[in-house]
Amino acid sequence: MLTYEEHDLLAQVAAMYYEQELTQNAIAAALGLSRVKIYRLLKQAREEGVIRFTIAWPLQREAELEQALRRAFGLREALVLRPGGSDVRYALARLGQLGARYLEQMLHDEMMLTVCLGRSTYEVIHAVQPGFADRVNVVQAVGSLALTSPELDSAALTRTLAGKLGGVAHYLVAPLVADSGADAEVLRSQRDIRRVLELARQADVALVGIGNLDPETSEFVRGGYLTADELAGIRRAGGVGDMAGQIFTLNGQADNSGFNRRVVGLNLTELADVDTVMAVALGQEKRDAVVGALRTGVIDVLCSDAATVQAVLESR
Amino acid sequence: MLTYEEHDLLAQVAAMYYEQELTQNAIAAALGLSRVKIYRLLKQAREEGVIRFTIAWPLQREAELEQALRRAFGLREALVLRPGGSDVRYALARLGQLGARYLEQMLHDEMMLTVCLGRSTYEVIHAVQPGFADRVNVVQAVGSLALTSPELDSAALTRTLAGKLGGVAHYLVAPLVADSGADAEVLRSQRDIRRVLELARQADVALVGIGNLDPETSEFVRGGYLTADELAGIRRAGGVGDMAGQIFTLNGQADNSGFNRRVVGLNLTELADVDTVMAVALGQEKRDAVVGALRTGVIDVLCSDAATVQAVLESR
DNA sequence: ACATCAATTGTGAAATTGCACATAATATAG
DNA sequence: CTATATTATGTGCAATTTCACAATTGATGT
Repeated sequence: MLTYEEHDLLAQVAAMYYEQELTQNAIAAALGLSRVKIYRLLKQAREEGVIRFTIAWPLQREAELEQALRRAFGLREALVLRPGGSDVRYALARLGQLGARYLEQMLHDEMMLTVCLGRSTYEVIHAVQPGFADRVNVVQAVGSLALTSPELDSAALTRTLAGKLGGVAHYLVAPLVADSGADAEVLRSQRDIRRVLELARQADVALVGIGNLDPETSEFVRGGYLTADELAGIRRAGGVGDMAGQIFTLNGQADNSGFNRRVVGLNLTELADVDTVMAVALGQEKRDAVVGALRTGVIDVLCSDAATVQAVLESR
Repeated sequence: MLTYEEHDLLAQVAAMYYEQELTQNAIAAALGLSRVKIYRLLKQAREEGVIRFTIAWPLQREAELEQALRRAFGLREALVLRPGGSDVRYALARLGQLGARYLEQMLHDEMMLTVCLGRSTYEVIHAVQPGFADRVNVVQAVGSLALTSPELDSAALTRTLAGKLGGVAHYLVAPLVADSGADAEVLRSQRDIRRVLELARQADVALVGIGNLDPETSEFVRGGYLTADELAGIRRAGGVGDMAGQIFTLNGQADNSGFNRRVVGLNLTELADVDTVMAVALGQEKRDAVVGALRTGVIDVLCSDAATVQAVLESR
């Protein structure tokens, strides 16, 4: 952690370098420090986030696709990002920014948000700008998962978002997937977990990602919560995707293999009761997952890009 | 103006350079462009504001001084910045950031702000982050002045702030100081000016700076609106500072030399009627001006730094 | 007091960037 | 169609930045 004086120095050096565009030599001379020292302070300022780079992506939207999507699935709102020339990596960052702008519009003091896990959710949360609204609290909607990228887990996202919005983080201290439905029941009945789930149910806004059950990349399989065979079975039985760890079919029915009962978190019915459920998803490979997710009736606002939405609309 | 594709490219290059920390050569290779081209795109991205540098100054506040100040002058809120080691230039930037954070908290959709002129106001406005609230409109509270730095004029500030907040800018198309009180009356009676002043009176928040009547730097003298002798006379008669072009004494009484009547803009009484008047001032040389300003009873929220506030509290 | 380790600071050379100038491409007027 | 201006692109070199490594400082235990 930085002391006040360290923080102040880092900020000053960063201002001189990035805002005033002085050279490191000039800054060193002005402050009576060596040039290398300035280099190191700048490096530290970047690492500590004292200086942040904000990129204004062009966030044009596709009004016709948005309307078509709203009508096709009875959505309250659709946000469809116009494609950019940039590669997928940036498409997600841009989508996150678009989602964040929308989310920010909804924020007001003393609000309660609930978040799940995943890359898309991560991007939205990272694009949210702190500031205006006050004491926006965040509840973890689902248990934790030891992911390949730990910063994508729901607990990490809850912490990040609550920190940005100056609110309290409520953690759901449980694994995302219990060994059996009965075990999950036991977990859910614990005082602390029950309390947090109750808070999550009362949230004003839920932020969810949509996963497709790709056997290659599934974190459920990778983490040993499901065998490849079990996943294949679920897919044969019609499972096409998941939201908040809850698997559903192309028709938007909850999967009945028993997996969903092993998940500690809001189920689809509870999620549907949340005032505003905002889902974020990107990629044509998620077409069926997105269609199924939309048909569950859980989603109020979908945030996606033109290619994905086109695929979704054409698949019916 | 940038096209969508240009903007997208600038954003992508900026992301690769500043976020991913790739070299210009690596970016050039990845995008099939020359290195100089990347250099120029980066330059353009900075100029166009596609990439912005945000510095997180340490914004600790002095709670005791704040409380003392609130009590001494019956303020609704006081924001007192803890001093940093950096020079005055950055002190103002930091103060601006502190003021901006407070201002942002107050924003809500369809709000109406009104702004005056000056360096402090400029810094606050430049630190405001766009985003959350929508259609926040901005009215110019006082006429324009040909300042040494044109970007500090009330019209420029009105434009900048309205642009950031996605609202409409209402310009007061008049000089700040008319040649006589009668002339000012004529200006104020013009349809367009009357309309804008009426809007300004109804603003939810007014942002004002506090000027001291320093004969060396006074923009009134420099611009020829007052002779050095007239200013000296006003000072002998007790004038210690101005807000929104309105001069007041150490006791907080409006100056009665006739200058105030020549100003086209909200007067002190009208300003006092605005719901929240936020004043920003920095520098011990402004001590008497700040004391007088506080005693006018116009100010609801004062934003300043520890050294200035200490001087103010000790001067009584 | 001295050895040992960690953290900080400085040196110099390689990598990267900035920019003046040259050149090519494109637009505009006659 | 040519002449001319305007704009965009590339080259080469100087300035700047980065970073590995060396030197120094400082803390800690013996």
